[in-house]
Amino acid sequence: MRLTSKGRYAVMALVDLARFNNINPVSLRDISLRQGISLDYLEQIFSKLRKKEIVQSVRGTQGGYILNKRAKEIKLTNIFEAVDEKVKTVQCKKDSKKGCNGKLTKCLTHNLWDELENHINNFFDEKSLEDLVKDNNERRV
Amino acid sequence: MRLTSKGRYAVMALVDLARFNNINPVSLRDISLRQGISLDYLEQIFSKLRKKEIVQSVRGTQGGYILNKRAKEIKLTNIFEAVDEKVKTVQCKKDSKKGCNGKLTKCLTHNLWDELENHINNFFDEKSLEDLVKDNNERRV
DNA sequence: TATAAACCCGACTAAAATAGTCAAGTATCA
DNA sequence: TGATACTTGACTATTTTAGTCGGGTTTATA
Ligand code: FES
Ligand code: FES
Repeated sequence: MRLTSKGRYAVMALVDLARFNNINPVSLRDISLRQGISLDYLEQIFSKLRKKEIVQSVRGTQGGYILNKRAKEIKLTNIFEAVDEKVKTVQCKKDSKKGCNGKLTKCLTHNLWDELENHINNFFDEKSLEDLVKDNNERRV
Repeated sequence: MRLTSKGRYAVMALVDLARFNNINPVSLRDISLRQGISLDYLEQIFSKLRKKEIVQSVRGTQGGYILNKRAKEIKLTNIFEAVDEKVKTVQCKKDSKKGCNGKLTKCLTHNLWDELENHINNFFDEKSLEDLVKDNNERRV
């Protein structure tokens, strides 16, 4: 059970972005240098974030990205959804009547994994980008 | 962020085993048939469970496996640990001073992932095999 | 004592997922 | 007109996962 680097980087980059979120857009190049993430990879990630309207792009020189909502309103859930970092614990299709064993009843552990999935998603629902920025500022002091 | 089938199967097989845990050992062949898990794969899994003293093996005809502790004392944590299904959210080495970016400070999100890891592990620490068997019996009624 | 049921062990492999790279653009500012 | 930065899509190497396979050894029982 591991977090992928796509999700990890997406959040990391957005925290970086949120910290500079005053007037000027922040370029991916800067984020890449500060956070040590490949520029090409960041571009993939931000393309998705833009399509889900989490960030806005500003093209041309001095361009970059800015948040499209207030940091308070961006939850981890939204970020993860945008970059397809999904929590998947059950094996079966959730809406199907069939279990992961192919039988017509759900397997012995189905319910457990479902609980787990909720447990994890609760964590993501609660944390906002603002929380993360604050946490970081406090730690820095 | 997904659960692997090794962890999923390990728990599934143990729940099956725990339900029959009276006198006779349960053969992997039976579990394989009931739960639809490859026998060869089950053998790998039970080999690990045995080494971590979660189950005991009984060799020869009529052999199989029995629990090595009371179901109440076997937590999901123990099972997952036994089959190397580990929760890994941070990228960096935890004990190292270096961050995942190679720098000497931990990255902006390190603390967040650490919290997440704890959050997930809490869930695993609380659930015992007994809970799972009970849950299943209740649902069956 | 032969046979079959079951555990035991290590090596191997196909498929999937991950973590990127690369190439060829377009928009905008100075 | 150059430089900076976003945009897009295809491609690929690596790693992880989810098994398979082939050979054992042990033990109950007929
Ligand atoms: S995980 Fe849903 S039926 Fe097994
Ligand atoms: S995850 Fe630990 S430093 Fe980034």
